[in-house]
Amino acid sequence: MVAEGAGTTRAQIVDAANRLFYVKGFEHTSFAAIAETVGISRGNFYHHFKSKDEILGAVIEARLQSTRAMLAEWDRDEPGPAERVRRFVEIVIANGADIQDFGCPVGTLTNELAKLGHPARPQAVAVFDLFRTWLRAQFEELGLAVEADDLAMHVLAFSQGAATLSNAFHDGEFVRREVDRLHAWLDERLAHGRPIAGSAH
Amino acid sequence: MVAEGAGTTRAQIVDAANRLFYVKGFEHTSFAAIAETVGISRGNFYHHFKSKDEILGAVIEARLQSTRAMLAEWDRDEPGPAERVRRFVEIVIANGADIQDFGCPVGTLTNELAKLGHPARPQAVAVFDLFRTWLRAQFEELGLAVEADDLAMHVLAFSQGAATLSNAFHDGEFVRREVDRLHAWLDERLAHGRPIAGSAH
DNA sequence: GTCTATATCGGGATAGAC
DNA sequence: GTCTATCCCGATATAGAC
Repeated sequence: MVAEGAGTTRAQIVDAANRLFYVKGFEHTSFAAIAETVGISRGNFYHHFKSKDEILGAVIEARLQSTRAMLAEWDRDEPGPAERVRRFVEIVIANGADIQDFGCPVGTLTNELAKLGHPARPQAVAVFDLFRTWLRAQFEELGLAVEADDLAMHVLAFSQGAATLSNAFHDGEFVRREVDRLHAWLDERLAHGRPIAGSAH
Repeated sequence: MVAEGAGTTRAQIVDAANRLFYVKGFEHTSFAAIAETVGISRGNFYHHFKSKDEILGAVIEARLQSTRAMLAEWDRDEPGPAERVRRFVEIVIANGADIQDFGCPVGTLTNELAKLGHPARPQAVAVFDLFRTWLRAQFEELGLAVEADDLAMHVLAFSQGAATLSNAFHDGEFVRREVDRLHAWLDERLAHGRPIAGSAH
């Protein structure tokens, strides 16, 4: 596979489809809509992709890439695992506007593909796995090895619950409260995980 | 509006559509699929409904009705508000198989209609409101008036997070752990809400 | 109230000129 | 590599016989 510039037609198609699949859903997104966004004709698609499913595959691949890049950035920028987990938790605030309008891109695509019985569903779940594995690694680094995966899944579940209700009720304050609640839960968890000598909990 | 028996063609259409909208999604469900399930011809639809959107409206109405009935049943069967909330929490276990395969019917429909820009979205959200209001009432009865709505939303968020990840990972043990975690959280909350004289927390 | 036949439209996909 | 023109199909929806 050859690296490609962001300006290539293929990359533009993937970018536009990525956004549209999120905003309107995979099935509801037509070639016409993608073509209009990119500014090309419908026929031109098939020079770059054999089918709509192939575009979906490229979109998921792009999401995997950008997710890996984001997690690597967090690894670099944040001083420790606790800060990294909190950075993840805050994502539902940082992307608050989109989440209110369209939900979580990972959760909603995964569910749509499940209902469609689409063969690309496992690929979509792999994005979840990226977060899960990364979160687990943070908890392991925090000395919570035995329960690390359980804690990772709990944090993921928080993000999905917050996203779904944010989308349903369009309530930003609710999201803030849930985020704060999870931060407090983390405080509690990390206090137990790293017992300080003389702490009187 | 006249009451109708469960055996009428109209009721059969609503039943079949209700299930199919859940299993395959609203947009992906064709009249042909509903017709095949019910055992009627496609043309016969339009004697009972003017459009697919009208079927959707009837399906949501049916869900509102059945939800109200379920909550009323819980009100009757469970001895107190704490038990009622726990009954709700256990729903992700009771409906575990369907949730693994298709997610939460309320959350997934709400999100799909949001992405479609469908005018029936507020109606779908009304199902969420039913649960929210009912949960809030339970917490109020437990003497947690000021935070009742916040707690209700947290319990709802739990259910959505558990459902989304159950669907993504097909992991029943994860759901069980999340349910147990929420039960423990409730224990904590209710202990604080109803301080027992001499309790040594 | 249910059926068959059909209209109409938009979707994905193909052929071939430039 | 991009375009126009077109095919094909499945979808909603309608018309009208029974």
